[in-house]
Amino acid sequence: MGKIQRICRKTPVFATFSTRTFLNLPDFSGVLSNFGTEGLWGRIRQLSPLHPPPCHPKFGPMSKGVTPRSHDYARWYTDVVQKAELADYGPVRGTMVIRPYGYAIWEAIKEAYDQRFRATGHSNAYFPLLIPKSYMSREAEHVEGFAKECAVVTHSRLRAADEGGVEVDPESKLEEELILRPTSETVIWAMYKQWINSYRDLPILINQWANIVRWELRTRLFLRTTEFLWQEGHTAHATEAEAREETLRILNIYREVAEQEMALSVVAGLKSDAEKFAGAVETWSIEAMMGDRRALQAGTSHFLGQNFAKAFDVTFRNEANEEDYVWATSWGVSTRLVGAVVMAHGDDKGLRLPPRIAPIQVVIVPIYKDESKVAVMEAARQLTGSLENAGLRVQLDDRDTVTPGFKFNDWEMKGVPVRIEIGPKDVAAKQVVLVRRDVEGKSTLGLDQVIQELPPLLDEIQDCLFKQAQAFRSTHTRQIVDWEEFREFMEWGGFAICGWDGDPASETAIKEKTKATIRTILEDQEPTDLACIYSGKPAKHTVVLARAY
RNA sequence: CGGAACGUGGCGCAGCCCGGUAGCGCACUUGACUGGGGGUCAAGGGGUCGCGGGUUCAAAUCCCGCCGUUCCGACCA
Repeated sequence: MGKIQRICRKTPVFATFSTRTFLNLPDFSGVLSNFGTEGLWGRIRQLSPLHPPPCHPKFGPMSKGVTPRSHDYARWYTDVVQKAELADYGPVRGTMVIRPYGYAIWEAIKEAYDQRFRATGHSNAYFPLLIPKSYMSREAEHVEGFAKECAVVTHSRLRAADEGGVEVDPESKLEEELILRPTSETVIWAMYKQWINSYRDLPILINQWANIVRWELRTRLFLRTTEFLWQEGHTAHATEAEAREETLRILNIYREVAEQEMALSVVAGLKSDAEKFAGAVETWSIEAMMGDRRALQAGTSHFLGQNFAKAFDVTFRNEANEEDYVWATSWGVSTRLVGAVVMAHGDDKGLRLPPRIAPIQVVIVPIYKDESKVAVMEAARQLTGSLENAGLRVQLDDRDTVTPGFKFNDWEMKGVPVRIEIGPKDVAAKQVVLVRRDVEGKSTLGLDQVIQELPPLLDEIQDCLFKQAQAFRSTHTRQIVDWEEFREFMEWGGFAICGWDGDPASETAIKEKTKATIRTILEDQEPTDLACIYSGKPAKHTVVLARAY
């Protein structure tokens, strides 16, 4: 019996989810049939090899200055991130400047998570960036995971150099060197030791939004940078059951926001020992499929057991007046999610943003000649105002220095879900031209209907992007029992559902031979008659295998 | 940390072999015409050719050293 069922029995809160819904397991039949629009579905069905389909020739094959996705996916990604003004490279290798538009997307994602954390009883706090080096030796396993990528602070000041400029002042060498946090477990648990004495002090449910530093060798904007922004939750509990419940509650929030706000289709499950966080007993994650069919870990939730409590000697008196170690969890999502949204939804024309996290949901492009400018701008301003009053994030593009055609491409690059064009003909006919970013084609709409029609249209776009992502993942997910077929499938890319004998040696061999890793163990799928994809021995687990970022 | 390539106006590049006035596209500025899918024409501004040394009457170009960046492999969210 899988772990979730065990927990469900002890903790009624999970009884409300079916395990299938909870884990969002691949469902090979459901996604297709409940997708309503037949014409659109026809188009999605043909997706290959990349999702979404290449742009319609009528609208131009691709965007200027952006490498087509099918040609070079990695370059396409970098081009789009920069062209859409999400981020730029910082002066130090591996660092990134998140530009206002990219940061606005992150803020929307952040807000969606923050609300849910608060709603489930968590509070935000802030712990220091600098950590004494000695803290890293307290938890051996955890150190092993991060030691290789810790930036170390050794001195406290500079001085003027003889040749001009500055140099490190050797006099200022620190007695104890400091590290820049690669994650905050150690500082936080040092504090929890001081705060926790009794079961009455528990649980502690703290989250922090912070920057962290991991000295990465190979970096990519958003996906892996030396410094990045994230959220790290750290909770302390009196019982194992409570901590386990917390781990899954958060995992569920991660899945929910990914699906509902970011329109990502994810698989949730347990990590293998090789892939789990070094200090954890269990690591759970959500895995999303990117447009090149590779997996991206989009959030992790760790059940830490009593590992950190023991390392930092955090004990408490329970209700029976016995001394016990505290049970713990930690969990995080990062700015990597912005990259996930780009890679999951983008096309050759640029970004496609789900309305709920789009900084601008509707852009209005006025079209005029000198003599019609006043009337058109007046109508455009009125429309902008009333959409703002309706609570939509709307922008009137009144730039007079670029042509309408340029604006169309510009906003498509930036992924704005809906564009409204309004010109002299439209003003005369009391209508507007409406263009969706998620599907091709233009339509017209009566000016007086816009306010009423737009909110449901945004919902529909949100839903359509999610359905496209689901269909894409479903199409590229396959149950495989034959090794050769598996090898070929991994060359092509996608999620393979396979048996695994549970042996780390098999896992390593699979990785060496195919570059695929166990993305997640499907905890509630009993591999009764499955054999291990590699060894052929009876499978202990059903796993999702894929190449990953 | 191994393998490959590249450093020339803000960005992308040519010039380098065969040394001799630093060029092209985009972007930028001004003006006119334009404006329903990345406009046209005209006139402009902007570069110690990554850094240091050497060879030479003369170096972006040849030689040596250094620095930096990007791409591909081992580590990671």
